[in-house]
Parts: sequence; C-alpha cells; structure tokens
Amino acid sequence: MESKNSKRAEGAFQSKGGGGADPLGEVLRRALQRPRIFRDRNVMRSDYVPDRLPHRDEHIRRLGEILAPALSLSKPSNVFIYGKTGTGKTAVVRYVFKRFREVVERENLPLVFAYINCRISGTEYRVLAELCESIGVKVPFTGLSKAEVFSRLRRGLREKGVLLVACFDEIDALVKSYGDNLLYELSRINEGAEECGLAMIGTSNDLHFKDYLDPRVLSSLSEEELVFHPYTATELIDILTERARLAFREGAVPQAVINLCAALAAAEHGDARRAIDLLRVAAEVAERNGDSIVEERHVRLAQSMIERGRVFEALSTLPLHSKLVLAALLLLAKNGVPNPISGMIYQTYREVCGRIGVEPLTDRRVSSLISELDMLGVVKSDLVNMGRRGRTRKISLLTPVEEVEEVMESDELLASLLSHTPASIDKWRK
DNA sequence: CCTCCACAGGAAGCGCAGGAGT
DNA sequence: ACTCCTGCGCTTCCTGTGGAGG
Repeated sequence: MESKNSKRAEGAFQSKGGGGADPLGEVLRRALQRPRIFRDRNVMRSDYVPDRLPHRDEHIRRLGEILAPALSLSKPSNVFIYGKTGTGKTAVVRYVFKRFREVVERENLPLVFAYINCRISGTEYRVLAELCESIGVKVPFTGLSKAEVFSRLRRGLREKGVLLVACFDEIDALVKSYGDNLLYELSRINEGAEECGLAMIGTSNDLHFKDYLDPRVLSSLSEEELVFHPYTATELIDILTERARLAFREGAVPQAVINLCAALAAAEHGDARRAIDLLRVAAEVAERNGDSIVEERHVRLAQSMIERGRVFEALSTLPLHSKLVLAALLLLAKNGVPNPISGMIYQTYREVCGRIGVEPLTDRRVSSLISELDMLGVVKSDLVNMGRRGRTRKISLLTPVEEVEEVMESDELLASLLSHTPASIDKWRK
C-alpha cells in the first residue's frame, strides 16, 4: 500500500516535466519532501504481532507450557483466559501461535493453529465454518445445517489426522447470544478419536462469564486458567516505547509524548490498544501537518479525532432507523433536553419518521437499537428509577453535540431533519 | 406498607433471503 | 421444482422491577 502510493506519486511527479498549471504537482512534491515520521507503519497496526511483549513473559511461558504437549501430538488442556480489553490476551495468544507455527513448519507436524474472533464471526455457524476452513475443509457460507458442518469438521479432523488448537477470542459474545451448546459439542468432539482432535482456548473480557456456562462445559473449558490484569501507566510506557522504537524515525517521538499517550490510556482502564492507536493517529496528524516531531498538541488533536471518527463511522455505517434514533437524540439535546428518557426518544423518533414518510419501528425494537448504540460507544444509557413515574433509561450522547451535528450535516437526509424542531419536545423542556 | 408507573429486556415466532441437497 | 436449513430484522407478548407517592 505504502510503496504503491509513493510509486504512483513519483510517476506523476516526473511526468510533470517542465512546469505549467499542474494543481497536483505542488502537493506531490510536498508529499515526497515531507519529513517522514514513520519508519514502519505496520508496527502500529492492531493486528501486528511484535517479537517482544513487555510485561507478559510469565503469561507467554504459562501458555507455552500448557500447549507444549501438542508438539508431541497429544491433546493439550483447554485453556480459559480472562482479562479486560487491551490487556494483551490476543497478543499473547497470537505470539505463542506464531512461535508454535514456526516449529510445526520446520518439523512438518500435522498440527493446526486457528484463531477465531467470535464477535466478528458472530454466529455459531460461522465459527464452525471457520474451524472447517482452518483444516482445509470447504463449506458454503450458508445453506447447510449446523449439524452437517459439525460432522464435516469431525470427519475432516479424523481423515486428515490433524490436531487442531483453536482460540475462540471474545467467546462470551458467542455464548451470550447462542448459549454454550456449541462449546459442549466441541468439547466432546475428541471422544473416540486418538492422535487427532481439538484443543480450545477461550478468551473473555467479562469476568463473570463463568456464570453463563453449564458446569460440564466450564470444567472442560477451564482445565487451565490465565488471568490478565490491566497494564499500569508505567507498563504502557514500556509497551509504547518498544513499539515506537520500531515504528518511528529516531527522535521523531519524544518520551513526553509517549508518556502522555500512556497516561491518557491508563486513565481508561489500561487499554494498550487504545494507547497504541492514540500514538499512531498523533503521528499521522503530525506527518500530515508537515511536522517532523510529534508533539503534545498532536496527541490532543488525535484524541478528539478518534472520538469524532467513532461518531462518523457509526453514522455512515448504521442502518436507517439507528440514524433516525440518533437524529431524535440530537434534536432533543439541541433543544434543551440533554438527558432524555426512552419514552421521549421514541416519541421524537416517531415524529422524525413522520416528517420523512418512513414507517416507524416498535418501541421494543427502538429500545434494542439504543442498546446497540450504547455498545458501540456512541451513546450512554443509565438505568434509573423514578418511583411512581416508572423505571426507564436515561440516554445521552457521548460526543459533544456540535461534533455530532457536524457529522450529521454531511448526510443529506439527516441534515434536512435538523432544521425543524419536533413539537413534542416543548413539553419536556425546562 | 403497599401500589403502580414506564419502561427494561427475555422468549417466541414470523417472513424473507440465500443456499444445499435431492 | 421442491424441501430443508440458517441468519436477520422485526413484532408480539410477556414478566420483572425500584422507589415516589398515596
């Protein structure tokens, strides 16, 4: 990507030849001359697996020990990994998998390591399908019954004589919407099979996840357990320093900037991914600015950009009715009702629907949409009891009104709604 | 102390789309 | 062509609930 862009830029630059009105030429010349902050952009990507994981040596060693029997082709214990987001669960698993794969390749062992993110895969069917694909069994993305995919997986494992070590990342997402049936079936897939089978690693950022599991599944899945604690600010500094050393030109990112990123992320539950994102965006801001050194103001700017990016992302990808719910929320906030309750939002939403001639959804559905927006981090909803006046949710935007409005203005349909204040709002205004 | 509000949120089911197998 | 399967977005129906006001 990087090299492709710069090659194209160079070509255009040369073809400019002896001057003339070329609006792009100046931009391209500046792009080439621009002081480069990045040395290797990939290092700052979220799926990058570093060669060293500061402050996680102990976890790496434990996981390695647990999985070691796989190399002599006996099924290792299942593992359960707990820890909040950005505490290095995924990084450690990926790192250990990477190192094991190197050995597998060298020794030519019938051993496969699969990594599946259950929240992204979403359904039991897709998780099964991914397991199948990891051992080279083709399955259509829909059309088969789950039982059929399951038996293909079992058959595949037997016929190929493969030992599969699968990591189910964010396994709680799957269990919360589908129950633990699939896990139970998978834990029994080994029965009657020797020299092949399935070992499971589950990760969850919900510490109470255990409560959702059937005792049989729990005992099978958590033969071993690992707990990851959030990083402290000093640990985050080490992580960022290590990454920065690889990702940036020497001297481009001062220690003070790294410390600031670490401090900001540490304030939000020690999330390393957040910290790395923040530093990356700050560096991009600086580079786009033509600066050769990342400064504190770039970090501050990056923080608000990340915030705005989340709203923009949400607004551009959300389905129509979720957008309309957000529009209702914004209209309420703009007109002196910053923390409306569900009922107010629903009424406003209905009026908004009426204005553009869209059939409104039921209140139940809208309630679910609000929950989704909550999970996306676009709004915040708090359960409140108002005694006689019932029990409801108080909902507020997590992003400043002006920023949401700015993003909404760019959407033709939504922008047209903002000019008109729904009548019902009057009665709630104080 | 009891009532009853205004919803939350679970469960079930419906209709549709996309696809496999026969 | 027909049956069977799942996912998805949605509705309908339902039970649950903390505390202000009677």
